[in-house]
Amino acid sequence: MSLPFEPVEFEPVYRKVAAALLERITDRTLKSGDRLPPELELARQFGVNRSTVREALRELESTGVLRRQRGSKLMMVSRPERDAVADGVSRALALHDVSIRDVWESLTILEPPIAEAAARQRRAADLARIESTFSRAMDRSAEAAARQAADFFRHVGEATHNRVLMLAHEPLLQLLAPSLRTIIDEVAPARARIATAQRHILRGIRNGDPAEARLWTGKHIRDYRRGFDLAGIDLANRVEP
Amino acid sequence: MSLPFEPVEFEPVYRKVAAALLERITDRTLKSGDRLPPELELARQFGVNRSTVREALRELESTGVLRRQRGSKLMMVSRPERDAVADGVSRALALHDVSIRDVWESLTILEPPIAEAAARQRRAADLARIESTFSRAMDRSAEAAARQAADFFRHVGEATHNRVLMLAHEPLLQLLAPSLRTIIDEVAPARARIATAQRHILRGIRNGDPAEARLWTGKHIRDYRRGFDLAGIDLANRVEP
DNA sequence: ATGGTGCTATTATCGGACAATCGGACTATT
DNA sequence: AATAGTCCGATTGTCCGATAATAGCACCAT
Repeated sequence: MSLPFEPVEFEPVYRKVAAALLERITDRTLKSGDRLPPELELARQFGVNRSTVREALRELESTGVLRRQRGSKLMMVSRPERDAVADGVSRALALHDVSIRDVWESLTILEPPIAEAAARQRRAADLARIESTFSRAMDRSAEAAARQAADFFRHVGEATHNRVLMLAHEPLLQLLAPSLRTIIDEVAPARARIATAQRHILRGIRNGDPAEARLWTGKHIRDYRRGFDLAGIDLANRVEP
Repeated sequence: MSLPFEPVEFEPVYRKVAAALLERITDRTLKSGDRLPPELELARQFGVNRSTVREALRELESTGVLRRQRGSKLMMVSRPERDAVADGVSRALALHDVSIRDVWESLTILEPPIAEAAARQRRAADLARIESTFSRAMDRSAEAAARQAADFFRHVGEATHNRVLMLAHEPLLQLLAPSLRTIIDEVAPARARIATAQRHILRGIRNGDPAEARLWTGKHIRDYRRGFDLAGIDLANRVEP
């Protein structure tokens, strides 16, 4: 026998308030940069207690649509920043026991087309950004080198001028960072190989040569795969948050 | 002149409490399914007021690491569900004025390799799920047909058994849904063309033929592009949340 | 313009209160 | 034995009121 009745739904007031505010934000009645009315005023308008309003605000704050400048008490409407969103995605993936292989496989899929798009769409400012990252010393700590490698990908992504792509691959970079760091630490030739690949990718992008950018990015990612083996990292390990 | 000092950081207590709880969740001290101590107990342990604890809980609740069964008051630790995470990503992208072209371009990049991976990784249960979606009537309302089309992609994604990929393309499906619905509504042959493409993709996956799955998925996505034109949808329009 | 000075509005946090209701135990009914 | 009725304590949702700290702002004096 099937279930003839839907479960009766009850929504606490704080969530209704949050939903109402979010509605105004997504429909642009409240625009990014606007300051939110004071809590007491909101409480009056919604006809609820200030505590209830505050719970709703916390909810919106953590999704990134509300924010306050550092050391300010004014609550501003805002757009969720890439980092914040990506953090949430990374955390979710980590909690779901995603493996390093899963992440690497996704990079395999995403990164070459991104580089290709970057080579097509790049503008002067993008090139400058990538180049400044590229020229950053790789001979620093493994920590710094890993950050450099991630930034390189990040800036290539930015050169596509496609926010969907940028946001989609940001969590991958975050989740791969720890193992990347290990590889650079453990595998002697890693830095040099990374630098070489980056040079070719950068050339492809600079010259507006999508095929080259894609090709070398593919090699680069496949090279990481060898790095995992050489560094003794088990691809079945789950990523860390 | 550069900035010689970092801004001194102040974190409200409710965020510290949230961070402390999140820490315990990510390090698996609190495992998914565990019930959270009562608010008063938490307040005692943290040495703060219950209201403060509640604000922290709202934050964690909205990120999906805390949840309550429908109609239950027990707060359980949980892993963020795909839908919830994807909602957040979609909202963020929408607020950033992402265009339909951006989303479509990302689909172009993601979907073919996903179908390819699905053809390689699929198991019996995956096939059954895709097939059941496929056989769902396309001749219903545009609404239902659009949902069917999205579900098809979704289930193909699930057949990859790679949660990163599943999560990455979920927001694309969400954001494309409205325009997809318009296409099906406005362009007469859309349903038939979608059905044809799905049939070929399904065959590729069923036969474990990655090349075929990839090929037809590529065609399929490119076909959508024509659909936008025929339906009079401007690719520069921003997606709706 | 720049730097003080002081008021007010607003937030962060607290304490306590009360109604609703969920979980569970215990009992009665068939 | 399984189901339905009854009851109680624990817990949450929401409210009220209060206080300290301080950001925002206006006003004033250089």
